[in-house]
Order: sequence, then C-alpha cells, then structure tokens
Amino acid sequence: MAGLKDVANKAGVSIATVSRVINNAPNINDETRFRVQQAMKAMDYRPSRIAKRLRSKSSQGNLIGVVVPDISNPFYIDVLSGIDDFMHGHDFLMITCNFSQNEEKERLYIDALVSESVDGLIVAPAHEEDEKVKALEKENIPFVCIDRGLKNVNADLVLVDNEKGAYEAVSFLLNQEYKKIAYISGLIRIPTSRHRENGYRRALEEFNIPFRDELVKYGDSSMKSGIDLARELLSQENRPDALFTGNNLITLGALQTIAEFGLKIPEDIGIIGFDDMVFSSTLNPPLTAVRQPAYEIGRRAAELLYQRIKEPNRPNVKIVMETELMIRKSTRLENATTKTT
Amino acid sequence: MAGLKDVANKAGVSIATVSRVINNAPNINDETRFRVQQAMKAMDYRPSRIAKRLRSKSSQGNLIGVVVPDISNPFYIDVLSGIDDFMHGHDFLMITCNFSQNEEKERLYIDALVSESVDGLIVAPAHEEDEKVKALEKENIPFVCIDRGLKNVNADLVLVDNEKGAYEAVSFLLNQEYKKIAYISGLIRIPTSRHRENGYRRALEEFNIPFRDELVKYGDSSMKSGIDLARELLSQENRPDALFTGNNLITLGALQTIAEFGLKIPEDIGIIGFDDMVFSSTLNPPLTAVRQPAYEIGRRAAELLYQRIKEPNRPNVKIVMETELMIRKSTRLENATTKTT
DNA sequence: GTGAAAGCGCTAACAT
DNA sequence: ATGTTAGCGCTTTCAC
Repeated sequence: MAGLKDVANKAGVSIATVSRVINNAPNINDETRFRVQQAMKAMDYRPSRIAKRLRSKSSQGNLIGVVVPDISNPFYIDVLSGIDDFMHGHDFLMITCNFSQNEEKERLYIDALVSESVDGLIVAPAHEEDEKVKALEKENIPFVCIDRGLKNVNADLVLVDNEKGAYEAVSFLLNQEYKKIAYISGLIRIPTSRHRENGYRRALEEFNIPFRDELVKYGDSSMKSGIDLARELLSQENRPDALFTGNNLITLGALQTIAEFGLKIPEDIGIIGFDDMVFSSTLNPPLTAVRQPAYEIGRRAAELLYQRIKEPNRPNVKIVMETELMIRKSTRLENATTKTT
Repeated sequence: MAGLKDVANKAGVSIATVSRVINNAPNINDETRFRVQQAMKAMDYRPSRIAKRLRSKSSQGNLIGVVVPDISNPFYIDVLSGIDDFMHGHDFLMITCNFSQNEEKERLYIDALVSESVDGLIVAPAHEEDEKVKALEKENIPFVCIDRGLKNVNADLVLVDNEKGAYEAVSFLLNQEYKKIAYISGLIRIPTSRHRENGYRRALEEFNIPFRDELVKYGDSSMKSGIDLARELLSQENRPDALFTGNNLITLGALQTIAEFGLKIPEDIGIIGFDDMVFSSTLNPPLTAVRQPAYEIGRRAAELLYQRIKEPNRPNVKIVMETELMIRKSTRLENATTKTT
C-alpha cells in the first residue's frame, strides 16, 4: 500500500509537506496542495492509522473502545447505536468488546484496548470494585462509565435512576391489586441489580407488605436464568401473582416460563420488566416495562468521552436519566394513570 | 506506560532479549527469561499492539474487522456472537463496524479498518457489486463474506440457501390453504432479498398460483418499512390472507401493523418470517419462522478467516448452510409436518 | 544466548 | 512555504 513517501515522490515534495496537506495545516501553497492531492488520489493513498497513533501521543487516533457486558441484551444494542451515531459524526472509529458477563474476559479486553492506544473508553464495569476499570484513572486514560458506577473513583457516569424506576413499577403492580410480587434479579454483583431491588423493597414497605425472602431470586442476568428462576417461583405452593423482572433477557425468559405453565397474563399473573424493547408491544400480551433511554445514554456517554478526550481535566459529571413506565397489557388495567404506547 | 526499554533496563538485558521472551523465542537462558518476566510483572508491562502491528507486516496483529449492515437486527447479533467466540478463543480482537445499510458509511469503515492494518475482514457486502469489498481482493487483504456474495469475485463465503428457505416457508403457507400470500422484501439491492423472492415465486408457480405484482412490496429492511408496507398490503380492498416477511425487523413491523388492524393470527392472517429470534416463541402468537443458523454462520466465517490469515493462498470455499422452518402458531395448523419448537 | 541497529509510516520540532 | 530529522515501541536481521 502506498505510503507517505510514495506520494511525496510522485508529487515532488517532501513527506512533511504531504503530511501537512493531509492534516490541512496552514501555510501551504495552493498549487502544492493541489499537486499533493492529485498524487494521493492517483495512488489511492490511505494514511496508516496505526503509524499515526503510534507517533502522536496526543490522542489523534480517533479511536475509542467500548466494553459491554452482554451484546445479546437489546439494551446494549441501543446504547451502542447511540455511541456509534455520535462517534461516526465525529469521525471516530470504535472497537466494541463484549465480555459476556465474564470478568476475566473484561480484563483481557480492557488491556487489549489500552494496548491499542485508544483515545478513550466507554465501559459498563462488571461491578463497582472493578479494579481494571479503576486503574484507568491512574493511567490517565479518558473513560466514561455507563449503567454502573465505580466505588471511590471519580469518573464520568451516565445511568438511570434504577431505584426509582423499580419503585414505580412495583408500586404500579401494587396499585393494580397484585398481592404477591416476586423479583427476579440479575447478577447481584451488578449495582443496578441491587438498586432495582431497593426500589422493589421500598414500594413494598410503603404499601405495608412484608418483604419475603422466597420471593426474590438471584440469577446471572441471562434469559436462561429468567426461565429457571421463574420456574422456581411459579412452582411454589402459593405462587406469586406478579413478577418484576430485573432486565430484558430475564423478562423474555420469564415470559417463556409463564407460557410453559399455561398461565394467563395479566389474569393469572402480572409482569413488568425492567428495560423496554422495540418489540415489547408485539409480545403476548404487550409488555408493560420500565423504559431506559438506552440510545440517549449511549449518545451522552459518547459526548462525555469526546469532551474528556479534548479536555482531559474538566470536572467529572454524572448524568442520571429518568426511566419511564410504559404501561401496556401485561398487568391489570384498573387505575391506570401513566403514559401508554 | 512502561515500554520494552524500561523492562530491558530493569532486567539488565537488551530490548531484543525482552522481545524474545515475550514472543517466547527459542534459545533463551532460563535464568534470563525468569529475570525478564519478573521485570515485566513488576512494571506491569503491556506490549503495544500498534507498534507490533506497524512493525511486523506478517499479520501478527491479532485483530480483525467485522462490517455488518445493521446491528439492530438480531440476526447479526447472533452472527457476531459466533465470530466473537471463535476469535476470542484464538486470541484475536475484533473491531465491529455497523454501517446501518448505508453504503457510504460502509466504504468509510472499510477504509478505516484497512488503515488499522487489520489482519482480515468479515463483511456482509451492501450488494454484489460492492467495489470497496471487491477491492480487498486486489489489495490482498484476507476477507470472508457472509450472507451475501460478490459478483465475479472469488472469496470465501458463508450463507444460507435463501431461495430454498423461502420456498419452504411459502409452500407451507400454501399447504395450509392460504390463498393470497404477500411478500414484504428488504432492500432490493441485497441479493438475499431477491433470492427469497425467487423462492416465493417458485412456490407460487408450483401451486399454480399466478404471481401478482401488488402482493410484493419492497422496503429498506427496517422495522419501519415492515410497518408501512404491511399497512399498504392490509389496506388493499381484497387483502392478503398471509404474509411472508423478508427479515427479522420487517416481521416485527408487520406484526405491529397486524395488531393495529385488529387482525387475528392465524385466523384472519397467517405470517411466516425469515429469521428466527430468541423470543419468537414468546411473540403473540408464537411465530413460525425460517431459522438461519446465525451463530454458526458467524463461527464458520471466523474460522475461514482465521485459516486464510494463516494460509493466504488456500482455495476459496463457499459454505451454504440449511435453513429450518420453525413451525409455531402464526399459521394454521392442519397438515403440519415439519419440526416444532 | 544475547546485543546493536535498521526500520514500519507517520508527526512535530527545528531548519531554511 | 517547504525540507530534514528524530523518534513513537516494537520485530528482525546480523553480528558476536
């Protein structure tokens, strides 16, 4: 592949000049610039991004890394779209790494990304003590966290008020006269799982319903664990009359189990899922869900990272976005008050 | 960040030696190797992947690029998982680029990826005349195509027998006594769209049903076009009694429109979608669909790319996988013969 | 078994 | 306005 040198030869100038027209530096003779551009076109020249990155330490790589916990979760797909749109608009390339809820894989990927000299990282840390992510701060690598924060580390963060979202969902269930509401949690090490549980507990308290251990099940945030835990729940002698599911995938799993048990929604059992999905209204029945503005989360995170790359010392910011309860048909409909779609 | 030089100093050896132990070259004194390893550990050394890539032309980068048309399509998510699993197992990193069915974005990403000196590419070309992808061959960059081939270019390719999959779906519909079957196509420039249409036509022919222009609609492979085109179809005076939808997203859109029209599936209208989804059986009603082995497609493609990187001159291979009709409840059930889930 | 030194394709002083 | 040159962090001859 043609390099700077080849172009320089062809255009009869030095490589420095070629470099200058590429980065459109000032002080270049129009005629020279033209000749160089001709040469570049003629030789189909493409600058080497790695050589550039290797040379200029000053974050000119236009490359960021994104580390997500589970690409099969539609939530992250939307987040990625948001990041992608912003970054594409700013001429950045992104490397997406999916660590499949596997901390070791996460560590490995973060190392690799750093070795690639990315200009910055967007990460959803495995948990709040995530040492690998914390280390980024010491190494002075720009990064922003999404969905989950880090303990004792200041970093840009964009997420949703998980407790409130859960609280609203469970309150809604309670208002619809559901009496025995179970919660299927994702990985307990993930802060969001606990915050959602807190919201669940707070709603219960407020309605003077005692918390019961056997009604909350902890899984690994996957569809399979949604299936399995819902089975445990629905097999109980006096089974719950409503489910609050901790994420997208768990919801899908629980739905499958409910069908397997031949239960009618919302008569036999109500369900509200955390995370909305494009096809939620097409589910059977249309699913009531706590919507996170996933695309927006991604976009904001991208924006924050971009800013930090440009201005590494600006103060940290934490963006907390609102959830929205999308009321559809998977719960009883008396008393419905909130927005519908 | 610590570099080769720092480690060399600390261990009291030359950088060449350090490089040797990293790449565990032969002929190294055990004692030396040990000292170097200690030093690396102590300094928390991480090799620079870009320096390595820049230096060694011989594809040591352990980095590949993947270019997909639409990351919001669950099919590609599964493909990506397959690629990811294989590549992770072989210590490769991958850069995923989503061109959102936008050819210009595709070109831009391919250029960027090449500039990153990736060892190879997995691409679903925008169409079979895709010049940017074709150019990869001339530049001698290892690549494999998925889902769509290239005209007049020999390249590794893994896909599914789209025509046959479509034929089976439409035949099934016909066998279930549906009389007026419409096809909602994705982007016409994509070969799969046309192959699926061919299957649709062939089934019709075989049942002696005349092909009718007004029953096939062409869109852009998105959920929105699924919604819109289904509306057009269902608004016809004498509307179709079955829909064959050209991909995942179109299916979801069509389903939404069907609900909007208050039509009952499968009584008022039957539907079979191309592409199965994890939650297909949770849809309303459970969706009959043509399943592509998406994960497997990704895995095989990754494997082929890996092989080609190692052995650039091995002959090209084309892998055609089988689809499977997943019969569920979105079509009438008389005569059902094929597998169920 | 180990070291010295030349580059990979660029950018950024420093010259002119 | 343009050229010269010293690296960025590695791998890889070629010596010893």
